[in-house]
Amino acid sequence: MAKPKSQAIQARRIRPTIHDVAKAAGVSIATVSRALNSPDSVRKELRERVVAAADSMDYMADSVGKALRRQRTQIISTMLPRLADPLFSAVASAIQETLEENGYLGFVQTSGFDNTNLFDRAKRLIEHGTEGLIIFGRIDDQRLLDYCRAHQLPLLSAYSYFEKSEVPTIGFDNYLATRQLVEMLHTLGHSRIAMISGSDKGNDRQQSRIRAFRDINAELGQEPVIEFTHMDFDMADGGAALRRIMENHPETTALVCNRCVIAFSVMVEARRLGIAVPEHLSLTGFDDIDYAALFDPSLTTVAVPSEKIGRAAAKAMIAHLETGAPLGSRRFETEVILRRSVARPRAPA
Amino acid sequence: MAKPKSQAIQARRIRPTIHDVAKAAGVSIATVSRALNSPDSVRKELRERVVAAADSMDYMADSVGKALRRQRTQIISTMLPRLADPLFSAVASAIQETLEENGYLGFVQTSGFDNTNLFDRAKRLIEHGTEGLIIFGRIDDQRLLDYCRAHQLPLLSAYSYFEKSEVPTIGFDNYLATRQLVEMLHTLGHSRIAMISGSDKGNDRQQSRIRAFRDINAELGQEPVIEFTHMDFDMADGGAALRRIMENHPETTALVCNRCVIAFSVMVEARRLGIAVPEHLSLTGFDDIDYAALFDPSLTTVAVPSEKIGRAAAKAMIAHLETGAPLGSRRFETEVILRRSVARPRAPA
DNA sequence: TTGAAAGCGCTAACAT
DNA sequence: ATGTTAGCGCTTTCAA
Repeated sequence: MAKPKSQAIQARRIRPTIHDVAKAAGVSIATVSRALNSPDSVRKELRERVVAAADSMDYMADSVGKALRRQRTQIISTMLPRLADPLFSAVASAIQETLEENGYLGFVQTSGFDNTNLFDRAKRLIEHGTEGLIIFGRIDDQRLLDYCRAHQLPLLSAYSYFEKSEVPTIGFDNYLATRQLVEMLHTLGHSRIAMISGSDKGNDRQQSRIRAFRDINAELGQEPVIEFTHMDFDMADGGAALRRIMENHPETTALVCNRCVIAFSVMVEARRLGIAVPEHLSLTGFDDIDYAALFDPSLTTVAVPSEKIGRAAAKAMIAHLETGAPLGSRRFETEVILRRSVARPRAPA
Repeated sequence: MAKPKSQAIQARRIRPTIHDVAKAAGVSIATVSRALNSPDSVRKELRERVVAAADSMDYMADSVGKALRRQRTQIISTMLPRLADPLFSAVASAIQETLEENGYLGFVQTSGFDNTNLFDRAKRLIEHGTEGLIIFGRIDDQRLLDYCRAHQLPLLSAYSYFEKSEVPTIGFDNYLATRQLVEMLHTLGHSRIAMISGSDKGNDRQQSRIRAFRDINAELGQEPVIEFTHMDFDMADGGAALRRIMENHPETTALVCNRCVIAFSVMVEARRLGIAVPEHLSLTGFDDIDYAALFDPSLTTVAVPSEKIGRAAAKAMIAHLETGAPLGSRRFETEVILRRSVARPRAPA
């Protein structure tokens, strides 16, 4: 029966396997597995022998073998624009912690700000056994959507909430949040408001915020003033955008920056140019990352419950995987945090 | 020969396997594997049939099966104190990008600032097939050291460099860097310098920086003034430490903060207290994260090549795994970046 | 309660 | 050049 064992694979594996434990404890591998996974089903004496043997050699069951057999990896992966950024790292952190607390592990992959080409980057995650995929923002890559539907890979879009969406979304409404912010500025008396946005290509957040801004301007019969700035770098260069606006639209009294890091760089440039914030120019950010409160003047922003969203997304995915509960959308509220970077305009509108 | 197949495992696997491709292409699974992994060894016509079949069903080879067979997962994991932090996320980002560029994938796990209890958190990473482990800072957990040595798991300590170390270290010399910084302050005329440190428990960076500070003070025959602040929170509370120092040592003219985020919070509190920086009090940070240059006044810090260190660590680990090249230590240089938060002391020393 | 054995998806040695 | 097959580490069915 027993054919000659083929020569060992070029295994440089040093980790003990279930066979090593079984041999040391003088039992079968089945008993080792049971002793470790469902202790009650093994007689006390044997169980103790197995556990002792396992401990003595630092045995850890290999998740790879386990995953192959169980067809479960307990891996949930996340794709987000960048990692070295206070906003995204906060979300990633919340997701990772939640996964860990629940016995999962997560890959984190960066994708840049353009969500139209996610599939290629997601491939490796999928290959490696990702059981559920959390994407930051709206998923604008049809290939990814098609793949996940065809192969029943649970997919979740986090951070942006959309009423109508093929994929469940857990996040907030960027359109509403921006309207709320701009209307607050209006209420304060600002009628000449400009926006600085990051590139909106494949970026639903910027798209929604721009749309809200355009709509408000249209309702007021105004031409919207919008400048764009690159977000490919670690720190946005809002300075150039500020100069363009000040040159072409010197009547501007308030500046809506679509990300906090844009606002910070604008603040630095305003300082350099001698433009007083908020006396001469009111300034707002978006996301309310921790630094917003530390800058001088402190920055008015839209507070987004990023950690809550991250945790909720991870939990929803885990619940779906464990109980089969359908993945549902969930909308979080945002709040305008009024800080010193905003004041009434220099001249009554 | 063919025994009856046992009933299917409760597989909710929807992903096509190599068998599906083989069937569709009318070849054996070996041919599929070859056509995909070493195309040259398969006749053109067959190869094309296989590729077409694979493409048509979005086939991706399952890394789990592959890993089990090859005894290689291509996973390198990283442990660092926190993720939601500009310093650590920058390092994590550099590591992850480097891994990805080289066909690897990485788990990122957070461990908090105390490196004396890493093993338990590393367990899951090891179970999941981590081939190499990169730890942020010195590894103060003997269990982890023992385990990795016993089971030949490649281990690398990144960020802090140590001449003498059981484990290879890729980073910079915190002791030297702090000496450099404090001596610069001395040269400017500061003789009353205080330090604010994060907790030094299991944190080699703080330990080295404190030691450097103590040594300098001892050489000058001075009692070192050191206050501690919690780093468990997103933003350090350097404010309380500042108040203690100003109360007990009002003669202080310069404050060395052992992390940038500490310095930021000190700056905010100084503003609140009406302490002018740098006119009344010079302030330094550490790490030179991007925000250091944006604050007002801009912050003098020690510039650490965090991304370079991250990339170097990842590359070294990959090279070790691929070529067997021994993991070596490597020391990076740091540089004091003199910015506006530092000036000559208010009264000549 | 325990052991034997099948098989998860894949690669590679061996046979043809 | 292609197919057959063993086996990576594990869980779980089946038999005892």
